[in-house]
Amino acid sequence: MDAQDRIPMGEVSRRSGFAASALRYYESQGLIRAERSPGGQRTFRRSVLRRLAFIRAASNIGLSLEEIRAELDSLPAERTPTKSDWHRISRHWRNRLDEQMAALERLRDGLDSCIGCGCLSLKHCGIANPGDVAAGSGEGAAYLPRLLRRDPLPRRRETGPT
Amino acid sequence: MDAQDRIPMGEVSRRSGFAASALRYYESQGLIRAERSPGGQRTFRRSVLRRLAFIRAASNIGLSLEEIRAELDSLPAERTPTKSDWHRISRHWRNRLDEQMAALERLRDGLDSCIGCGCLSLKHCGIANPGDVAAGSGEGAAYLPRLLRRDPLPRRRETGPT
DNA sequence: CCTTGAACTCAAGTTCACTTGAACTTGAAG
DNA sequence: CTTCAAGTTCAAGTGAACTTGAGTTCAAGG
Repeated sequence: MDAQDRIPMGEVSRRSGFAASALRYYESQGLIRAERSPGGQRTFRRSVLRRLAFIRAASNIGLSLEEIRAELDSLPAERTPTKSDWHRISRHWRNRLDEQMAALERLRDGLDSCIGCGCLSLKHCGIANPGDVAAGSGEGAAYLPRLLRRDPLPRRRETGPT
Repeated sequence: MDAQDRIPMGEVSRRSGFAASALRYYESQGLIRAERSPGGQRTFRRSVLRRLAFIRAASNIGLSLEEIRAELDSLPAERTPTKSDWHRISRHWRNRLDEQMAALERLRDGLDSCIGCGCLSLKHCGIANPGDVAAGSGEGAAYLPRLLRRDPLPRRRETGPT
């Protein structure tokens, strides 16, 4: 109602943990919305904080921004999400995690079965050459989910929190 | 010994499943070596195929090329790796996988504990805000291993296999 | 009014692991 | 000798998710 509860950039950045540049980027990508002050500066509604928490969580689960955007769009309008919204989504996320864990398990089992042999033969080793997908094509299959990554989450700076 | 068992680019590409451009790239990064024919074309030793299998496997485990390079350098010279080399390395890889699985498990447990509450509060939700690292700093911690990724492994083309 | 700090825009840069394109050469077959 | 696939180099492009920099303006305090 009252224009009073609009939150300015800096505060949203501080409270959400996202750098201001990230917030601007999310806005440009349609993940969040902002109104403008007469002078052209962004003002956010309180609900953006919940939205940002959602984004953070989803991205921790491993969803791309594009997927996150789609999922946010599936939450009707600017309404506070209900329990059933949340159930639907968390089921989805849980599947994601389960798939990833299963892929890692397959990989680990393949590795274990390789440890004895010292092999790593192009044609036989299940880990150099996991046949899951496209295994029919004669030579090296070379496909695997690839849901791995190592870096400790990118550098966060600018107006962001200390 | 004899110059006979040098393998040309196209064959290595076909047999390893790596695109020629990838092989050139790996050479430029010091992951593999190649001699040159009088005319300047690359010729590889048979051992490069084993090396490439290693690279494929390691990258499936989730190591960066930089880490792979380091690990390859730890295999003495151009000698065929012994069983104990392989044991050392596979232990390392297994740890990697175990860490990743553990991180996913923590994430999933956090998600499960969240499902009931429909929360996703910035300050309390363990999944929007997993406190593992840097949890001391008042507001949003915002750190998590981030060993996830979704894309089905990049496009492979050029002289690569069909 | 002046200063300072926070915000603004827009373009360009970053990282990783390659790929693509342009322009040219090699090598084997016919 | 001609032809053509396969090879060469080097620079630039790709995509994701932001960050950085330059140059400018806003908002609040003194």
